[in-house]
Amino acid sequence: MVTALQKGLPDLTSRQFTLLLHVYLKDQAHTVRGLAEDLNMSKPAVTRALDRLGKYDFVRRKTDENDRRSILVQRTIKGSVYLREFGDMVEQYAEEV
Amino acid sequence: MVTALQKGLPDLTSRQFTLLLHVYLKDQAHTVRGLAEDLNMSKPAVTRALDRLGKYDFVRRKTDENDRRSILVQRTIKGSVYLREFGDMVEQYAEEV
DNA sequence: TAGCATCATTGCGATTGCGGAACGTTTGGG
DNA sequence: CCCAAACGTTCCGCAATCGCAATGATGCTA
Repeated sequence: MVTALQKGLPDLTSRQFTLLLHVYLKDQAHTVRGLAEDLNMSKPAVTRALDRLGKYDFVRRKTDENDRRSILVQRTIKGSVYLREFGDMVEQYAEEV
Repeated sequence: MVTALQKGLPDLTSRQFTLLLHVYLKDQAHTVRGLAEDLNMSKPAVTRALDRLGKYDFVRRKTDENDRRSILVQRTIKGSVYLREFGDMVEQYAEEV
């Protein structure tokens, strides 16, 4: 995380980061409601986390055409890159200590 | 982090968690000033992070007797347990996905 | 098609964290 | 014996987040 800050990568809150990880690791359809339940947080918190993550283009919203009340959270290239970089930094730090 | 939240473990901010990890992984004397430099954050942020971590008894302050202006951040049993639990949860989640 | 349930979002007030500056304490040099 | 420097903390204003409640949009059913 230190290195992430120093590199100018966005410093996400725990919940935002958790959400990001969950979307990229769990291979399933992700809605606001579902994420709120899975991650044990309120729906508004999910909505705002998606706003924040969307600003960096780490995830994208797409309305579910089968049920236009819901949205589907989609992965992006930039999100993958961010997590990849993050993983590399963790690995490097792990070797350092 | 998900599991941590569900288990009622404190949800620390990125900086707080980073600080905790740094104190437990880097084997050296830790002062406020030193942590602020190492972790690239302001001194007030370090002070407040120590307040928060201290509330849970994850770290403790101890005035440096060689230089009473400084404090030394010390590890605790509860901090070790927390990190251990956290590590186990990460491992378990890793297997799950 | 009318009405209720469900979904995501948005106000709102309260809480929390942040950085910069000011403060009190302690140290060490002149 | 001062006084400047260094240390950690506190004060202050700002920005971001949170949960709850209300809102708008969509789906479902009788």
